[in-house]
Amino acid sequence: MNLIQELRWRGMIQDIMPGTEEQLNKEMTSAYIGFDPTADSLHIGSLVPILLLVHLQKAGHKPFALVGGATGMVGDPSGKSEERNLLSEEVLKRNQEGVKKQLMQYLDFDPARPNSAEMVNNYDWFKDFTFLHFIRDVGKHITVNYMMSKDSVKKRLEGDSGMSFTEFTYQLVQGFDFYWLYKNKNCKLQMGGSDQWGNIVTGTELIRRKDGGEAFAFTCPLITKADGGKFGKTEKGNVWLDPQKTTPYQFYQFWLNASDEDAEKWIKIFTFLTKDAIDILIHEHKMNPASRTLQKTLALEITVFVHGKEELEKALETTEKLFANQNAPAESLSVDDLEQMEGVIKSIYEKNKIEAGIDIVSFLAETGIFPSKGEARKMVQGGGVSINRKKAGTADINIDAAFLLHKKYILVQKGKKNYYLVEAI
RNA sequence: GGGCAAGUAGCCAAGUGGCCAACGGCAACAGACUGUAAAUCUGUCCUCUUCGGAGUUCGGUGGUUCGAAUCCAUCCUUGCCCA
Repeated sequence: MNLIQELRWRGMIQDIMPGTEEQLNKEMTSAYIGFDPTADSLHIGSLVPILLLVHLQKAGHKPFALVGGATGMVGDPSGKSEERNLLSEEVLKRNQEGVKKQLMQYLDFDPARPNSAEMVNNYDWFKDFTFLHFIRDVGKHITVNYMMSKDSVKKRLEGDSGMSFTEFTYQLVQGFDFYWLYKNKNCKLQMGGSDQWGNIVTGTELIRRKDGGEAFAFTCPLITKADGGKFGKTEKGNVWLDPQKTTPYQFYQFWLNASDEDAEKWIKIFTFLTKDAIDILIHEHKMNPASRTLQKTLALEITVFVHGKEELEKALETTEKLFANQNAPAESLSVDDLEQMEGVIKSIYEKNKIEAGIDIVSFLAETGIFPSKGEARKMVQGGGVSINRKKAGTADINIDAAFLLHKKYILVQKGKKNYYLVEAI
């Protein structure tokens, strides 16, 4: 199976330019994907492009990861209904560093390999590119008519919020990236999310018009959820790749909670398991959906890929303790069990206040588990809070020393899945 | 510079003097059912609250009025048309 066939059955190809497959079969091809430094960490949405690069490298081609130091300053209008706010230069700089560090861990940068990965930053070639040179060398080759026919632009022109010249120019800036890489790194292929198609095509067009060169492209579909919700969001917001922002446990849980339908799609995209292996898993899962084979495998594979084996072990352990024996009383958990739970949010509380007794609502608010007493009360009354695995049905429960596990901990659940460990000091 | 239209909660979107913390939808969170799914049903969803209420909102400011998201003035922002 060649690279394109492989990616096709995985459902990772949306649009593809004619000739791309032939080019990849012909020779080792350099290809790139751009990552915009809109935050100081990548989130799981960026995982798909990363995986594309990994697949590419596995197939013997040379991947380039481009950090959009320059494009990040402009703002990509694709998929945005409104003009975006510009990020300050310090923020961008910090983000670039963060993104760069993360990309480093997923690709093989060993220069001994003929197809070692490379990291580039488009800020490097844009910082000294003057406006005049830009409009002469780049702008001259692309007509405004062409630019306006792009979906990202058309939507904004038809909509009622307009579009600034800055964002309008974005596709040229990104297009020039491709040209630059083509010229200087012999890069002939660009990949990206399907929302990038327009921008990518501007690049191939620029290469053709400026140099008469031929360049290729394909995009992957944007990841969606079967229920129409946004992919990669949880109560706490984005699911990040940075373990400081999303702990490996939370990360693991995110994948474990995938619906059957999504899991079947995602396991192809987010793991490197072979077609045969996946077919078997899907079959097994259908025989016995309750065992959640697909979700478990998916979560396991992807957590190892992103955080490593060791972190996965910890995540599994915590999961085991918290969910395997849901009915086991909290008292059965050892001190070690409690202390080593990773991904459980910990907070501290004054011991003497507990010993004196305190109403549950104040307790929940003061430990920071809920932002206010009002919210804590509502959630308790709605049956959404458990203390030491026992549902707190009314707001008049009094927390006292009897609630302390091992004389120092209280395990609080907000909903079924959000655990908090309060330590009394 | 001139004319027209618009700006309401995270988003979409009603409301056009009192019954407005503001219809409805989406998203989000929780409960029931389940498989730590999905679908469905229920509740919450501006802030705080001793759950009785209290406080701050409808682009900004100033005004009219007993009373304004709603009327007037002015400014800002956006779109469309003309120059």
